[in-house]
Amino acid sequence: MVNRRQPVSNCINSQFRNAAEWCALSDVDLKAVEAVAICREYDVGDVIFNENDPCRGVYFVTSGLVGIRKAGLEGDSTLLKIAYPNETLGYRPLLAGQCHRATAEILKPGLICFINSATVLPMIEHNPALGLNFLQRATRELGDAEERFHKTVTLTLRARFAHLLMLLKDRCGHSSDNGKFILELPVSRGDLAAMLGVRRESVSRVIHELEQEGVTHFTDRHVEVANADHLIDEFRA
Amino acid sequence: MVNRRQPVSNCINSQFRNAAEWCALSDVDLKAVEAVAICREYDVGDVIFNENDPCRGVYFVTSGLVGIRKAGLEGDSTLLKIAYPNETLGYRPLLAGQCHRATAEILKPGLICFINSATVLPMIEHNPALGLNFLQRATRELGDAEERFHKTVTLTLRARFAHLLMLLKDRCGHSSDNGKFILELPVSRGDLAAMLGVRRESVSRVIHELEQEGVTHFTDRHVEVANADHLIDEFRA
DNA sequence: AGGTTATTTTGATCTAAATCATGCCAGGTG
DNA sequence: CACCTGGCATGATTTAGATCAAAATAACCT
Repeated sequence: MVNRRQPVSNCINSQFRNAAEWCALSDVDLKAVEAVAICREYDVGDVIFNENDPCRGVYFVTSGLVGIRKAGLEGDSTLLKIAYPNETLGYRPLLAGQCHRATAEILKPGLICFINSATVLPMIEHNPALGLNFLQRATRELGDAEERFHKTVTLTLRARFAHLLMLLKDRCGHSSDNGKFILELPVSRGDLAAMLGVRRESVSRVIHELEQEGVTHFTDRHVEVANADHLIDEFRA
Repeated sequence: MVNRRQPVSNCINSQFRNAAEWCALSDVDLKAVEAVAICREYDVGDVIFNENDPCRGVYFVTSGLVGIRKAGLEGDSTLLKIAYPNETLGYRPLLAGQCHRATAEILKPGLICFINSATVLPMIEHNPALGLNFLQRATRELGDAEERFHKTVTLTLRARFAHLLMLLKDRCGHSSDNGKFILELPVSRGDLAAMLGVRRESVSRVIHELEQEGVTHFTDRHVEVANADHLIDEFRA
């Protein structure tokens, strides 16, 4: 449910102007985007778009955190991706000419700006640099998706969990000198499980194991890892 | 191993000109591609490029069949994709600015044309239509890859196998009037297993099951399915 | 506070698929 | 021909992770 619906003006600011894909926009186009963008504050649990919804444009994450989910037949869902600030959502179905194939749900409250396809598509079509930026983004994500599939069928849960921690480290962690790092998990255990394609209980057990062996130290969503190499060894040796 | 190395001229013909992505090329660019393309016959088992090889350009499949594989730590590999004639391979790492992240291996002998990145990249950068074609291709594949991940962690092997048969039907099958269809598998059982992320034996057992129940009739690589709905029910009900 | 609802952990089974082992058959090849 | 070799099937056993069932913990109200 959407709790707050205050439209916010001037959301297309320097943050947007400098974002990975949109930095290719001309001043004219930026103004055009600014004119049509619809920005809104969302709360945890709010849904931005649903699986199978027609795709009407893209969403720019100004702040907050968004989870991209796919629902399974029996309540079991997978978390495909966490979108961080400065990311653009929904470009995939827009450019593939498809409906949304996943649901976007707010994990951490924030400001999301909608830009309709009538505005975005012509820009991508006529601005090669912008198109290339999305092309790079799409091909990178495709590589990651293929990697993920390969890892899920090839590695054990334990190895995949170690790998996931390393990926999250790059986004939500700050590491000190010697292999040690500290990490604030952006999601619940249940969502960690949904990212790995397993059950909550299985994640609990893996964490328990790693704790026992002193590889990690979990306190709620706060994680300390004494030596990153111990985690890396799990999936590269 | 590459057995035959005869360069073949004039491989960039009307087939290439009409291929999904390349139809956007101008006559001038087509000539330029024609001038630099290097075409070669490959035999079963030949490798076009290897995982971690630097990406030097793209490969157009004129004829034959190519498997895109990723190797696991212990000999276990996954088959990410089968490339059919008229498909372009290697565009993903090229546009992502990465090395090849999978190996391309010939499944059925055919003619493959190489076009170096120095030729291709500028064309994509300056021809928005061409870029858009690849953008559509990449975003579609990304959608499929996400779908695949979701299905592998959500569905049973049996359901996934049924789904795979339906996908292969679209490429290698011809269906008659009432739900019935016939399918010539393009790959071995082992490769079916590699596509599903399971072991050969497990695929054998699923096939055995479906046979028993009269849902399918396998004879070597020839498959007959009396009613496609029986397969569809496996993963949609 | 205390009561109510999520989230997480933990334990006891259960099961799908892996693993190990063996045998079958068709296609080459000396 | 006998002898491989590679792809496939099948049986017996093991195991990683699911499922079922409680507890323990944390968060959330009034």
